[in-house]
Amino acid sequence: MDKNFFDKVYEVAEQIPYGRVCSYGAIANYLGSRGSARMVGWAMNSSKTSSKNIPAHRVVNSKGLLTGKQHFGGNNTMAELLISEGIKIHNDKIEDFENVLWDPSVELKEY
DNA sequence: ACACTGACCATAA
DNA sequence: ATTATGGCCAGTG
Repeated sequence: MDKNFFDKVYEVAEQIPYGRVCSYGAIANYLGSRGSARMVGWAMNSSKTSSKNIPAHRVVNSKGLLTGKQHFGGNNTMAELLISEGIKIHNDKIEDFENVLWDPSVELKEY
């Protein structure tokens, strides 16, 4: 289809369920390339200008670390949002990361 | 049209 | 253990 990496990232990000998180690499891997993990973050940056409501705070890096928290407004907004959703954060890092990790390649299996 | 950058990840030295 | 580099795609200068 006419969907590029960007659009796919948006769709996956929107499908992240409540109380769950997703990693850039997981999305990239689901799309078929781990290298495009950088683009996932780029899409999140554009998500602010996007018409969609992208829960970018639910997207973290492979280590469950809130790498993009600085892009949420410069404060720990991202961590507080995740905590508000029931996800436990400690020192900008997700606890039980694997327990709350929502992997599209596992949950969505195929697209 | 070319070069660099960007919220990453994995491997090599 | 840490540092460097390759890889991928799109956007911007």
